[in-house]
Amino acid sequence: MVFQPLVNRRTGLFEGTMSPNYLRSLPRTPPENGETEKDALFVQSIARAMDVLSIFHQIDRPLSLQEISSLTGLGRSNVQRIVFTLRSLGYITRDPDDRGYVPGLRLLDHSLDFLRLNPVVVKATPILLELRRAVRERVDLSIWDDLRLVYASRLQSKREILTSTFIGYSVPVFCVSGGWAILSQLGEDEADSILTRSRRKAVTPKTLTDLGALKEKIRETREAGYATALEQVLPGEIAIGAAILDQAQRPVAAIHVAGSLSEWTPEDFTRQFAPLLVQAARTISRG
Amino acid sequence: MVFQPLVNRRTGLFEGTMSPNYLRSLPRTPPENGETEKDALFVQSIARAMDVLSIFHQIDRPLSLQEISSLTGLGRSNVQRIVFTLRSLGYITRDPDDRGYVPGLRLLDHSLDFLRLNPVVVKATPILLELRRAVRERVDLSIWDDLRLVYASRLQSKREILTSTFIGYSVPVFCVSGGWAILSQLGEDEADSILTRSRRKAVTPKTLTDLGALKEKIRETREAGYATALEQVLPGEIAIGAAILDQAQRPVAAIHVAGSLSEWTPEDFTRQFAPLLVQAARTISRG
DNA sequence: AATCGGAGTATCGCTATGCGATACAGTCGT
DNA sequence: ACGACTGTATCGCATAGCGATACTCCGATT
Repeated sequence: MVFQPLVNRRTGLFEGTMSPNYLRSLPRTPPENGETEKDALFVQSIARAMDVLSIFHQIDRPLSLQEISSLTGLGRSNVQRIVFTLRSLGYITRDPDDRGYVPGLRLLDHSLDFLRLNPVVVKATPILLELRRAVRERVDLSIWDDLRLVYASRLQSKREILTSTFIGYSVPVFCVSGGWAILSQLGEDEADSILTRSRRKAVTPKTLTDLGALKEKIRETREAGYATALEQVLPGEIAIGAAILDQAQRPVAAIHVAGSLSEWTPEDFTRQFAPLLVQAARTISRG
Repeated sequence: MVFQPLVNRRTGLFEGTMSPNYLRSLPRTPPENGETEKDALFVQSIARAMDVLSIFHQIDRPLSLQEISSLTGLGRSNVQRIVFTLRSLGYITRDPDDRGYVPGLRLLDHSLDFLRLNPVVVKATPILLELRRAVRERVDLSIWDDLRLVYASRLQSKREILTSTFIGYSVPVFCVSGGWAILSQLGEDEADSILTRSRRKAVTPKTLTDLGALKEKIRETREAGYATALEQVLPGEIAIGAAILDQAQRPVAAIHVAGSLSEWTPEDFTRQFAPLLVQAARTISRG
C-alpha cells in the first residue's frame, strides 16, 4: 500500500497529521507497533483508486479487470466501479487493440501541471536548453525522491534509445552521477541512510554496489563539485552530474550531461563539459 | 465536472454504461434533460479527488485549501481530507517555498505508464528519433483527443522556448498542422463537427479561424498528404504535420516537424522535410 | 496589543456512499 | 455444447466520507 509519511524533504521535519477523522472508529492499536496499522488505517477510496492506477507501474501490458483485482487485492465489483469511474474521467482507456485497460491520456495533463508549477523545472529548463546548445550531448534534469531520481526534463542528443526520451522514468540514486552529486551535498548520516536503504543491485557489470566504494565516490564528488559515472546504468555511457540546491542549500534535483564512450575518453568528456555543467547547476540553484 | 461518455474514439461507438449501481437510489430524473443530472449523478469520491488535482489545470500558482475548496465547490473539510490523502500518496506536495499546495512528483510515474503502454508512442519514438537525426529541427508526436492534440513526445532543436519542451501540453486541433492532417483523414461530418465545436480563437494574428478557410486548408492537406502551418500558434514558426493512422485507417495521432521562418522559406522547408515526414508517418502507422 | 482574517487541523453524528455477493451477458477456443 | 474467460448489473448492509463546528497558529492591520 502506498503511504508516505508527510515529511518535508527540505526541512526534514514531519508535517501534517497521522490521524484523519475517519480513523477514529478503528480499534486504535497502541502507537508502539507503528508500521502495520498505519497501512491498514489508510484504506479509503482515493487510495484505492490510485492503487488501481499504480498497478501499471509494475506491469507492461494491458490488464483485465480480473487481473487488476488480483494485483490490487481489491474485490472484483469494486475494481469494476473504480475502473468505470477512472475511465469516464479519462485516466484509464481501453487498449486500442481492445485487449484490456491501459492508463489514459488525461494523466499527461497532470504531469504538465507538475512540470509547470515546479519552480526547479521552470527555472532549469531554459538553462538546460542553453547547456544543450553548448554541449550537443544529452542533457537531463532529474528530481530527487528519496532513493530515486525521477527524470523531469530530457534533451536528447543524436543517438538515443527509447527509455532515454521518457520523462517520469526513474533511476536509483546510488548508481547515477546525479545521485552521487546529491549524496555529496547531504550530511554523512543521511547519505549513509540512503545508501544502506537502497537495494544496491548491479544494473551493468560496472555498477558500483559496494558501500565503501560508493562512499569513496561520493567523497571524490564532493571535492570535485560534480560526479562522473562510467557505464553505471548503461553500457558505453559516460555521464557527469551536478546537484541543484534550494535556498537552504539542500539538494533537490540534479542535472546530467551524458555521452558515449565510443566518442569520448572520460578525460576529454569531463574536461570539456564539467565546467559548463557546474556553472549551469549553480545558475539554476539561484546562488 | 469532468465526465466523458465512454465513446471509443476508434470505432466511434458508445462503450460502457451510464448507470453504475450507486446511481440507483437517486430521483432518476427522466432521460430528456440529459445534461445536468449526469453531472449530479457522478459525484463520488474518486471524481472529487481528481477534481482537486484537476484544479491546477486552470491555475499557475500554489493553492491553499480554501482556494481549492472554492474553485472545486467542495466543502472545506472535504478538501482538507482529500488533500491530506493525495499528499500522503505523493500526488500533491507543499510548494517548496511553503506558499501552498502544488501537484506532486508522483504524477510523473503515471504519465510514464501512459507513455510506456501506449502503442503509438512506443512505435513512434524510435522513428521520430531517426527523423530528428535527418531533419535537425524540432520533431513532435501528439495524440489526438477530440478538440485538442496532446504532445506526448518532443525532440527539440537548438533554439526552443519553455513550453515547447513540455509533454502534456495541448493545442487546439483546428489550428495546427497535425490537426489539419488528422481532420483531413476524417469524414466530412466528423471534421465539421470538430471545427464547429472548437472555440476558434486566434492565437497569433495569422491563425486561421474562418470555417471556410479551414475547410479549404483541410482539402489541400488531404491532397498533399501532409499539412503546412505558418505562424498558426507561434509567430515565426513553420510546421508541417502528418497523421498517424491505426489499423482501421482512423487517425489517432500526428507528427510534426517545426522550424523557424528566419531560417527557411516555406517552400524549402516543405521540399526538404515533407517527404521524410510522410514516410515516417507511414512507417509508424504500420501501413 | 487587540483584533482580524486566513492559514491548517481536529472532532463527531448522520446517512449517503461504496463494498461484497450474486447473478447476468456476451465471446472466445476446443 | 461446454467451460473459462471477458465485462456488466442489482441490491442489502454498514462503513466510510461528508458537513458543521470548533480549534490552534500566524502575520497583517488598526
